Amino acid sequence: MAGQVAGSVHGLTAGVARMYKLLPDGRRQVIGFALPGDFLGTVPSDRYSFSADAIGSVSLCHLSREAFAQFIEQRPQFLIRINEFAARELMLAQEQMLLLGRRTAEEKVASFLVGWRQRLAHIRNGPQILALPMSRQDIADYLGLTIETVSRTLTRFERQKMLIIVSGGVRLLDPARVAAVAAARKIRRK
Amino acid sequence: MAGQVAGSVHGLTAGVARMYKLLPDGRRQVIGFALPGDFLGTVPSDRYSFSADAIGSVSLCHLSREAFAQFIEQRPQFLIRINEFAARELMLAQEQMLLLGRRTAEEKVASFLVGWRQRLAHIRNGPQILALPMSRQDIADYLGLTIETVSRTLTRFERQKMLIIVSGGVRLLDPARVAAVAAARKIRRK
DNA sequence: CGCAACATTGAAGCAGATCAAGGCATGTGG
DNA sequence: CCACATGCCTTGATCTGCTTCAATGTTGCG
Repeated sequence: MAGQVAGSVHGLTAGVARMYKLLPDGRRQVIGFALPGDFLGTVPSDRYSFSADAIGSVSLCHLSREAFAQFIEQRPQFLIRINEFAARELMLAQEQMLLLGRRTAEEKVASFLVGWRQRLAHIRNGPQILALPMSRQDIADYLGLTIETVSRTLTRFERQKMLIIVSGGVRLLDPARVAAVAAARKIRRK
Repeated sequence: MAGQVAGSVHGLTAGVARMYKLLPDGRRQVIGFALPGDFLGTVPSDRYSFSADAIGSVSLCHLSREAFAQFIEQRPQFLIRINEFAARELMLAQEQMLLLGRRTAEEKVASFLVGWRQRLAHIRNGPQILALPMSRQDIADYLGLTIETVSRTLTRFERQKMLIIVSGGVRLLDPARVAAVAAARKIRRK
């Protein structure tokens, strides 16, 4: 799967996907990562577009715009579920705006690790290994950073014994301290 | 009006409001500006919080969580309207993520002017004056910049004859060129 | 007027970007 | 099995766009 998502509804049933937007000159912003149970292109809407593609292999179920409208008509209470999902997406998007606009690189990476762990916890919780199926470039484009800054920040966390970088992810040694960095309580002047 | 927005629904009927999130150390991210017809706290949801307050004077209509639930039950088709509004908000939020994460200061300010003009156009279109009822600090916190950068960028646009800074807003001399800067087509090395 | 809040402007500093090499796997074909 | 690509990832050096710091200007109002 790859390409534009609009005018129809997709539900992700397995795997991980990234959603992103591009600027004409190629700069990319990853809007979010989708996990099983998530919808892509939440509600059909014209002149609204982002792209999505798979990280590894995924499976999805697809509903055309018409089929979706029909489905809604038959089960109006399902709209409430969709609505709750949209509200959660909006909440996540607003948190992400705060992250992109006002957090430092360290806080961004730490917040990402905490947030990703929380999302995976709902699915299934490995021992202390946090799987990161997306590339460093994906993480950078999600956090509004460069790949080098993400890499450097992770190695700094490793040197500080907060985690160990392993193939395909990260082993969290001190989740509490990662969360503390994400929370950003240290006072900044002014 | 000021303070947390959660567990109930507000509809703005007049004036302008800003919605924002704060970090514990005081850094602020303005999430959006609300105009008449917009909802604040779109869908009631727990552990979801941002703040909002008025820019100038506003009037709103307020619905408690219970009243809202009851209202929805009586008119299910109204949920579709709410849903469309949520989808538009989500679209705007994703555009804003792209802006915050990947655009330069110049592109951010130009995009803001274009976007704000579009939103006001729906309401009513003044001659060529674009009213900016919010402060420079609000604009900076919306764009993930500092007040100084916003000010300098506007002055640069003024020197380039794209606009004139007037009290309470800006007079657009060359909207097309502002839009061109916002679109960011110039090729960046790589 | 005189103060208070907001805005502009300039100079200096720095966090993160850019540029530039290497690692380190996995693959592949000789 | 080894030479040698190829695609990430890491690491270091340098650069720069935006922030920070510090005045100064402007506006509105009691």
